[in-house]
Amino acid sequence: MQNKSTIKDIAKQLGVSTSLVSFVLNGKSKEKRISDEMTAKVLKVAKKMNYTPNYLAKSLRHGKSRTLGLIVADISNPFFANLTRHIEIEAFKYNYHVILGNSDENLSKFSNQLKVLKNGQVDGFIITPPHGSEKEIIELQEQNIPFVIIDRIFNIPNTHSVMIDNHKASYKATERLLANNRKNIALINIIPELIHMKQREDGFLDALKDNGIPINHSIIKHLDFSHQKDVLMEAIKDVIQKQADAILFTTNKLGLMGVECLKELNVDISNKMSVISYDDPIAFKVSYTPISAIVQPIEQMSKDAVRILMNTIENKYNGDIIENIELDVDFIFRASCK
Amino acid sequence: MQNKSTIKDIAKQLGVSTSLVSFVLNGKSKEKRISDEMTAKVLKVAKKMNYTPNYLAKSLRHGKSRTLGLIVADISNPFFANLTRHIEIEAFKYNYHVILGNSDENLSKFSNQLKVLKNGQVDGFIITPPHGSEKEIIELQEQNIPFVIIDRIFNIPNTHSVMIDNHKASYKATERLLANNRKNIALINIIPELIHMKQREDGFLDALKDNGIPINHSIIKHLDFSHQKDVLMEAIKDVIQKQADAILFTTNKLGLMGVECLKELNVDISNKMSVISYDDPIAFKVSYTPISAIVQPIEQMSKDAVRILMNTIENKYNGDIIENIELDVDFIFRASCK
DNA sequence: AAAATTTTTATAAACGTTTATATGTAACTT
DNA sequence: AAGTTACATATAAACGTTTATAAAAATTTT
Repeated sequence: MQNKSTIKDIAKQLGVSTSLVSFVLNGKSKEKRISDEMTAKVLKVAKKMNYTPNYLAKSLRHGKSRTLGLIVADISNPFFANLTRHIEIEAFKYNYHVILGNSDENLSKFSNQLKVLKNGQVDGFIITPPHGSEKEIIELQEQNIPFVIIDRIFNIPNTHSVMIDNHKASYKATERLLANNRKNIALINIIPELIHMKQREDGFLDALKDNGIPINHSIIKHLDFSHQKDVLMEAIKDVIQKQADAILFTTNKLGLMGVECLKELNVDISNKMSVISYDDPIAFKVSYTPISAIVQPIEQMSKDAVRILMNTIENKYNGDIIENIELDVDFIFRASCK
Repeated sequence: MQNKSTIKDIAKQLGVSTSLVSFVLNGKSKEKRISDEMTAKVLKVAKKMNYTPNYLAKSLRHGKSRTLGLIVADISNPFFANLTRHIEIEAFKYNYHVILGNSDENLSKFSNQLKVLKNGQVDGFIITPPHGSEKEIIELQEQNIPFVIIDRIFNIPNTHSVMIDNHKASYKATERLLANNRKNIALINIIPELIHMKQREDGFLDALKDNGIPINHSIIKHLDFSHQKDVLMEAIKDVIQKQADAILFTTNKLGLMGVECLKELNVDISNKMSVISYDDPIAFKVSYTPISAIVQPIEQMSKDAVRILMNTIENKYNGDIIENIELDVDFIFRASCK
């Protein structure tokens, strides 16, 4: 009962050519001087047959799919879930669809996702490239495929990007902890090979330096991506043992698990330990001690990323404008930073 | 610098026909008895030209896009974010991509998303249809478009579905609260027009009935979708005032906001008020009192949904098998149910 | 009434594939 | 040497559109 009617069916039904039907259906009746009667007839039959165009055929013909590929690290991470949400909303405004891929911060997955989406399926990409994906990015450039990097930075010239000012965010967060009279602040980070994670660390370090605080390297931790709780637990126990009186977590995942650990260890967050973390998952608000948050302007990031991508796809930059957007974060200081 | 090479380019380069190239590239050399030399030559040139097939063209030709449409209520809801994640993983195993849409529980958005994806872009759908979308679903059936309903139930015959046993889940959760000696349990629900929400309510009511507890309708609340905090706050204040000693929240959003409210009201969750909620967002674990959770088997749901959709797309059911999967939930009883 | 112009519609090629069918050799039978 | 078979490759149509170009019909001009 596939009543997939095509332009051909309509044409046959009316005994006219497919081009006529196509013109009418694309609102080119005037331009192509199709008679009003004919126009009306075509529209009527199209409606009766419940015609809807086949987008694959359109895309093939036009070389445009009106679909963008969004490759994030992990959509189940609330930060990326929100990002995806807003990107979808923005894309919709441009009449674009979003096709989704998860990289899991894994180079080969990322590369594969790119590869299969590159060919026709997608007009461009918004990506959070994993560590080591320089080659893939350069390939995108060479192949002239529009793309925008979001959330992170890569030292590759001529790439559009949208992210926050990570250095400043960490700097300010750290200053706040210092202002609260914390003297021995721990940093819990993932691998600083990802440049934006390095920036988050550098902002922290610079704030300490600028305030004349000696840096205690033994309470600066680098965890791998696996996010195993026992590893984090060890790190936290260690910084506690080393008299840390505050912790800055550089991702929401670290922050969430970290709070879990602190809770298990019965740490008195408000008094004995200040805590601030990147991102603001709901958990921070209802935590046993509410956790302070470094809040990324996700909506704005999404808007910028989609706008830039659309401009690139429509070739509005003529190849000589590169947009590198760096946004400021907001802070929500809760009981964890009193 | 678009080096989008096609099968034609390869053919021209070698002075052979496109069909030959196509055969080789599709691994049909043996079957089509292409000589080994020729095969080698084609592969070499293809590699040199960095050939990758255009999927649009493939799709158009095959009438299959190897893409599925996933329309959820709201991807930023952790339940749906997780669902999406796992569906993407499963789809990938079948070599399928996921194109994403959010309905916001809004009929016209949902309808629009369906409409634009229907035509070629997608081989089938996994959907969480909003209230009132019966017409759209029946249309899908009439148009013979493969789809699976996930998370919720619609009284439309011959539709595949994957969901949890909501009645049983609520029933058991309620029994647990009763076992904890709670006598006056409140239910905070959204509109019971969504059948699965009705089931969550009925399970609760039946558990009370079966245990000889009179039903106190004044502490059964129905909130609209807007999820405004002040509305929920009022409801919670009211049930507290009416001496409720436990609350069952029927969605994670209600539960999350509810916990926020309870915290603001300084309610002693462990002792004076038991709390259990559907779903298990991370916040429940780190909440000031950890909240008990009714945990949906998201991974299994995703697996089943994708499997059923694939079977339907590949016409394995011959139209005479309908799968209605109803899974059991898990419970995680935390301090909120002592 | 023929020519020119305008209006309306049709033809055909193209987008990049796949695939049924056809064709042209070479090798083997008889 | 003619017929058959096997092998290797080519032709052409198709998927559903769009669009440049051609053509036919109607109208106006000369």
